[in-house]
Amino acid sequence: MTTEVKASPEERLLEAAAQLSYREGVGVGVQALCQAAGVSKRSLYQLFDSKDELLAASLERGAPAYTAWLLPAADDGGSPRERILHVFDRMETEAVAPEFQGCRYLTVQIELKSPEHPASRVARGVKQALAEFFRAEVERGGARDPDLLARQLMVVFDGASARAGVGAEDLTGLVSPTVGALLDAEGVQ
Amino acid sequence: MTTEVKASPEERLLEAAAQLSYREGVGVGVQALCQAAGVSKRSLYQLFDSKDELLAASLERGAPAYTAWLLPAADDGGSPRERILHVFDRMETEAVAPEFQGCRYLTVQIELKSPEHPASRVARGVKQALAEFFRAEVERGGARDPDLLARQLMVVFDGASARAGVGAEDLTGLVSPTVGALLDAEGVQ
DNA sequence: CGAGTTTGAAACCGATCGGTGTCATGAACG
DNA sequence: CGTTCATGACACCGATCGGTTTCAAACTCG
Repeated sequence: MTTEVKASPEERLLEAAAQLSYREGVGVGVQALCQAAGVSKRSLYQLFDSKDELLAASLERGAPAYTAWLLPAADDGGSPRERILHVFDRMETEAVAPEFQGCRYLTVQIELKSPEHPASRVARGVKQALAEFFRAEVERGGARDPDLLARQLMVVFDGASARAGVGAEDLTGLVSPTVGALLDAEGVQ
Repeated sequence: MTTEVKASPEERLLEAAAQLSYREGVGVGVQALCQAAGVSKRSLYQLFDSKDELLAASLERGAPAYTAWLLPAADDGGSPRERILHVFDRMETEAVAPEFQGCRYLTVQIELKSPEHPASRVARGVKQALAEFFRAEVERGGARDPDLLARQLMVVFDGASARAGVGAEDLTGLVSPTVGALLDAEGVQ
């Protein structure tokens, strides 16, 4: 009935790479990836140039869905404040899951160290898109210093998700007042 | 002249572990650690039970110096606001170094995933100490909700240092206004 | 049916992993 | 001087690393 078994080797590899590299870190072995995907190494290296490229491709594949889920609809008619808070609500929602380990696009960059790694480039792009969303919204909301406020929101986003990810923080009652205070300070409605 | 050569194998190992695990990640090999320390693997496993324990010990060894450097003197006579901003000034200072990769006590927890890892435990303790400093200072400063404000400051600390660490953010002009806005919102002088 | 392509299973490559064994050098100390 | 102990050098262990190769089963399509 479902398409579980029918997924192509490429899709299964991308999915396995996304899950395992998040759960266990980017150091997962290709053998573990292949086993989880039910695909041979032979096929992996036929579809991707290297493990690094597979990792990058798995991040890239998930990015549109993640962004669409995180951001409000482009035309939802909400105020900038509502639209910004929507993003943080989503982050708070995913952070309550026991398997949450923080924003994968941040952790990947931290684990890989090198900004040149293909997966680091993808992750950076996803973060930049979020920063640009914040920047556009706060400008629309009349922030006195839109650049500053957008950067502040990114700091809160990454800081809160990282601390929740390592189990240092329960986000309950934390994110919304923090974002609210920063929006208030910048005069955003 | 200097005591460089005279450092004990244990000290050299702790130092090498601190530097290499930060620069390259916790996945560094014991061979690389031994080579950097000028110590044989034989001696490593005589002094430490495992690579994990060496890693934890290296974090623990550096913690007092880091905390002393990060926090203001207990009796510096500054206001809570000044003492809190001192911490963020220090973080901003270390973040300008080109080799900065973010707060090592956060990155270690992210890389290790498991909270049970001995090095994760040490890192968590360092973070808790900082959180308690914030909590005491904001309470002294008359914050309306000291717990909330202390958690907010931790989020800003970790978020700002993580983003600077992955090269996503130049902290210039960002941290001080952010902390200031949060202190203002909570009525801290 | 037969030819060609895709795929997985698995052996294999050299390198490295964390960790242990042996042995010789070398300083410390009686 | 002789003994002891710390240490480094180095081979070695089984396992795994990323990546390649071989081979046969299974599939597609004429």
